[in-house]
Amino acid sequence: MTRLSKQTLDGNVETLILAVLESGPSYGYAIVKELNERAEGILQLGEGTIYPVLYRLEEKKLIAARWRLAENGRQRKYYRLISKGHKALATNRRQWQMLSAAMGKVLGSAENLLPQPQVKGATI
Amino acid sequence: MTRLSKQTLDGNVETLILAVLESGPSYGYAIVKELNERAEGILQLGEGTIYPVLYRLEEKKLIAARWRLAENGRQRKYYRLISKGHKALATNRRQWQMLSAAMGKVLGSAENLLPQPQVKGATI
DNA sequence: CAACAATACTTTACACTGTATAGTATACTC
DNA sequence: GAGTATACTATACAGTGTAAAGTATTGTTG
Repeated sequence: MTRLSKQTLDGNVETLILAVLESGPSYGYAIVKELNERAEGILQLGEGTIYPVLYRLEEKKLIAARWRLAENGRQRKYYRLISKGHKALATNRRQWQMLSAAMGKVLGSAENLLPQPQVKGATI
Repeated sequence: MTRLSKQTLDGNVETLILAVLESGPSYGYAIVKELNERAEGILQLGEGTIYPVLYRLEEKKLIAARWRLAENGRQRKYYRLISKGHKALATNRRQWQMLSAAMGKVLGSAENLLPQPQVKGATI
């Protein structure tokens, strides 16, 4: 099973994280697990991927963090969506729909794409 | 009408170009026009976007270029898909389907994403 | 109880890709 | 003959996913 390449995924990991946080606060390690589980066989994100993205989302004020002692006695850094993050998620969803539409239109059918019809067997 | 941001588009412009070239050779200026037309209101690529991408595709041996005198007397640089490019396009299509699936699973429904149920009103 | 795996976060650095910008030159149109 | 559309070149930048190496703590297993 081929994995999703960086280029394909580019720009979407942030959105995926925001989407996970939409349903409630969570922490880095759990977010990775969650994403990999929900899209099993497709997504295989590592921790090295998620943490730097979380930091950037925090810098951009889309999410906020708070340390908290979990039931099992460990310290976890919980992230939650804040107002700017909600807006960003909404925007990103719209952008995703637009991209889907565009990709569908171009990738979908592949006839009549050229202004000038090609001469059969012509060496160009 | 909001435009597609770089982040959303990231990794897909190459695929879009390959898809256009799939139906026959074309040149930079025409490819831009074609893409913007086919996804009108969504894509608004500039020439500054397309040319550097074409150069990179050429470096990566996915496409090949040949200068050619057009009917109107102008010199145009025609690009065509070569074998490595066909394979890349096939791969990218598959990647796109995978991404669609993954985004759908995560963005689509937003319940039960958390391992631990949230306490109502809890300040985390 | 020692050893190992799983959990959990930090920091740094890199490569890839879209894109803006500025520049050059030719054909077409009014 | 002036302006617009066509057409390509070259450079440089910023954002984003991701690998890598490191530090601790908790749980498990022999």
